[in-house]
Amino acid sequence: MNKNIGHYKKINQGSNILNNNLDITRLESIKNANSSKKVYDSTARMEDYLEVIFELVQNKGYATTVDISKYLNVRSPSVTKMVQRLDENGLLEYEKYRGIRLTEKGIQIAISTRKKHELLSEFFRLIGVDKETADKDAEGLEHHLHPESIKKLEKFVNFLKKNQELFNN
Amino acid sequence: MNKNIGHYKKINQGSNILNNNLDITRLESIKNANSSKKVYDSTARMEDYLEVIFELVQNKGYATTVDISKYLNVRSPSVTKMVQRLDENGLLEYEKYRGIRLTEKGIQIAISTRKKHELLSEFFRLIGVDKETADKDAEGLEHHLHPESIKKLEKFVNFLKKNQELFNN
DNA sequence: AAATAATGTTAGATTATACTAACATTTATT
DNA sequence: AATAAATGTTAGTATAATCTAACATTATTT
Repeated sequence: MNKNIGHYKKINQGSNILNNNLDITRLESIKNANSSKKVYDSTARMEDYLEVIFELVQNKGYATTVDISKYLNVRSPSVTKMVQRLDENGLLEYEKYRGIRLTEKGIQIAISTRKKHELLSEFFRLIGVDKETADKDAEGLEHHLHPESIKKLEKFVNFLKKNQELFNN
Repeated sequence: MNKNIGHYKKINQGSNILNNNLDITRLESIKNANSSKKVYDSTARMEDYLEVIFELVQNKGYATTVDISKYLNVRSPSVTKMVQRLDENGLLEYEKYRGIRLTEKGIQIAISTRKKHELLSEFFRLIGVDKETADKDAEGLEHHLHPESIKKLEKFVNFLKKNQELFNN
């Protein structure tokens, strides 16, 4: 027994317990935010792949394993693995050694992801963030937006574009 | 061989290859966003735990396994495991069956995470997103913001608060 | 068309996070 | 103080995503 620490609940670090009416609003917010979501939001990464595949198809007409791996900065076996999973999920059709074709569902997800990306990136640029950072952040955020937030952000970005003189960073 | 698909590169889905000067700006953005190797101090999930632990310590003076698990919506063994990892990373001090104490480094990460959360949540509320959704999205986004974006968003939110009449959603 | 290069896939390992079941310790109740 | 309840931990399993090494297929060069 480490006498320096003592009884469990006595490991007391913060403001005192004197304050009995706890302000747990923040904790409740966190709880609420964590209550429904799965931590392994496997769709986030799938969306990344779909987005890149879609862009490649747009640009070159097809998406190869090597190209996908290049733009996502992963190795080719990772691409093969994910592509097989996307196929199992009906987001694309995969034929070994031959190629892939996005399904309608896959295309919809890709487009929606791209739209979020563009929206976020545009917003950050509007408030003065440099393009590179804006893009990087947009990439990180695009999977975590509620439809309502997207709608509101769209409206807001539209407003902002028309009134850029209001806020000069 | 599936004759329906044919030669690899002929799986051609998008706009034609005719367009030789490819617009790969979007792809380059994605590539850039994914290129920086992840040299992280703490993962997103670690930050979640630190945030909850910090809040609990603030409110009750200590953070128990059960409470942490409750607010993060995970089971207690997951908490124990993560707490041990946070200890290994020097973000808190853990003593089996006795309790935990955040280190200075852990506190800094928790505070910074909380600030981002508050900032994002406030922003979403300012543009008309309801509190619950704002919180949920903030929780998802808070780990993915570049310091520059935070700074700019702070400035912007301050401006917005002082000029709420400008944008009425 | 044979040899070489490029590309794609499989197998097996690794890390992060989570879970359940079983067990250990601490706290509360009688 | 003995028992029961609550809390905390370990062990073992699962999934998502990644990697390297080895192998397979397709494309290019000679």
